[in-house]
This record gives sequence, structure tokens and C-alpha cells, in this order.
Amino acid sequence: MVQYARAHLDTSLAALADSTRRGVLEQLGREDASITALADRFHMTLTGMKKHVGVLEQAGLVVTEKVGRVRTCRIGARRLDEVAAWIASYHQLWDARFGELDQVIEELKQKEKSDGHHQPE
Amino acid sequence: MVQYARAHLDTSLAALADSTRRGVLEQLGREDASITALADRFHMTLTGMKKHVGVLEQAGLVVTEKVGRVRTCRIGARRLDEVAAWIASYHQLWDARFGELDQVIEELKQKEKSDGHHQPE
DNA sequence: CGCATACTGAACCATACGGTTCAGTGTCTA
DNA sequence: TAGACACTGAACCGTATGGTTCAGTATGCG
Repeated sequence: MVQYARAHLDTSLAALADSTRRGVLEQLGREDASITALADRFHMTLTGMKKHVGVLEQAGLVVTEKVGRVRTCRIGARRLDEVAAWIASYHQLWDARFGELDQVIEELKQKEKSDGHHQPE
Repeated sequence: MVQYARAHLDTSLAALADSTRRGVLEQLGREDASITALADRFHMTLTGMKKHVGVLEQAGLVVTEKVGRVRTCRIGARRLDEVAAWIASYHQLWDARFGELDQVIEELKQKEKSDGHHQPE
């Protein structure tokens, strides 16, 4: 198998690939909230929001605790370090391949300028 | 609408939330490749790989060019700056809420140590 | 007790996803 | 020109996703 079996990344990224869920994270960043509160805020049924919270919890991005009849959600223990690390490594790779190209383009621009040609867009 | 309609983020993250696709990106980071080459490398049909490449291309993470009968794929113009920025802002938010908690935990550890209790884990 | 609140779970629905097969189309190359 | 090669597109398949409704269960409160 070539594909690096990083299930973590899969679940984290999948959890983030939904604007409602990202919204929930931002919201919980401001203050803890019950499922009901979140459902209200995002104009959704309780059940629907519960699923989203479930996905986020599965990904470790949210933790919940039920006391009495209300389940309180808060930002979870899992930081996005892994994701950030992947992005960073990708960035590095990108630069490695295109840093050179950027340089070439920069040189071309300079040349065009000094040749008196107008710069294309 | 409360949910921040950042379609970019949605498509970028969704494109990344698949290990095959991340593998393709890493591969293309090393060298450009044809669809066939990628399909071989990831043990998949041409058609299957073409779909993945399509998703990556849609997200701007890959660009392709067909010359003759072979379509060559290369790392695309879109850097993951947006994604990185979101992650960073989330990180910041996380720290804001939990930096304090970290401090409390650290203090507790210190206290336990000085109390002569053995440190849990 | 009796009612409202807050969640839970099952079932359902439409659509998307990851993958396949199969039947093309277009391009090399001998 | 014939055949191999590289891709393309449509159709299909099983499963997942994002959402709903509806029918519970458990808790709080007057």
C-alpha cells in the first residue's frame, strides 16, 4: 500500500470540511454550549446538530459532558497539530518545486520591464 | 445565515480529506505524472484516478495539461494558505481558551511533586 | 404528580463519494 | 493502415453524509 494510512488526518480533515462544523468550533471557541444552543444558532434540528457534534467528538475536536439533562460541548483536547504539520510539509514541498519557478518568473518580469514591453496582467 | 460561506475552505479541505488524494499531491510534489502513472502507483483504475485528479484540480491544488494523448498533472497554483490560516486562527482560539487551563495543570503537577505524591502517568 | 425541556435513537430521504466496468475517441508508432 | 496506448464519459454500485421526522427516555420544576 502506498497510501499512508493516516486515519487521523482523514477524520480530522473530513470533520473540518463542513462549514457548519467549523462554525461550531469557532462558536465553542468563544464559549461552551449545549446541543440545543448550537442547534438554535445554526438553524438546525437538535438531532442534526447532535450528529455534527458527534463527528467533531469522534475527531477529538470537541468533548462533551452530560450533566442533568443537558450535554455541554466544549473545544476538545485534540489540537490540529497533525493537520497543521501536513499542511506545513506540503507547503515545504510546494516551495521546493516552485521556489525555483517563482525566481524564473521574477527574472522574466525584470527582463520584460527592462526591454520596454508592457507586463502581461 | 450564520455559517461562514467559505466555499474555498470546503472544497480544499474535502479534497484533502482523502489519503489517496494527499498521496497524489505528495507524489506530484516529487515529479509531474500522467493519469496512468498515478493510477498505477495507487493501484486504481484510470477512471478512478481521473476522478481524484478532477477533485484536486477543482480545488486548484493540481493543474493538468493534455499534450498528445497523455494528460500531465502537476502541483497546482493554489497554495493552502487559506487552510493554513484557518488552522492558525483555530489554534489561536484554542490557546486563548486553554492556555489558562494548561497553566493550572502545570501548577497542579508542581504541587503534587512538592507534596511528595507520585506523578500519575 | 404532571408538564415542559433536553437529549437520544431509529428510520427515512436525497445526494455525494469512491470506486468499478464498459464502450467509446483520439494519438502514436510500426 | 492496424493495433496498442491514454484518456474520457456514462452508467452502475455500495456506502457515507447531511439533513429530516417521529417516537421515546430522562430530568427539572411547580
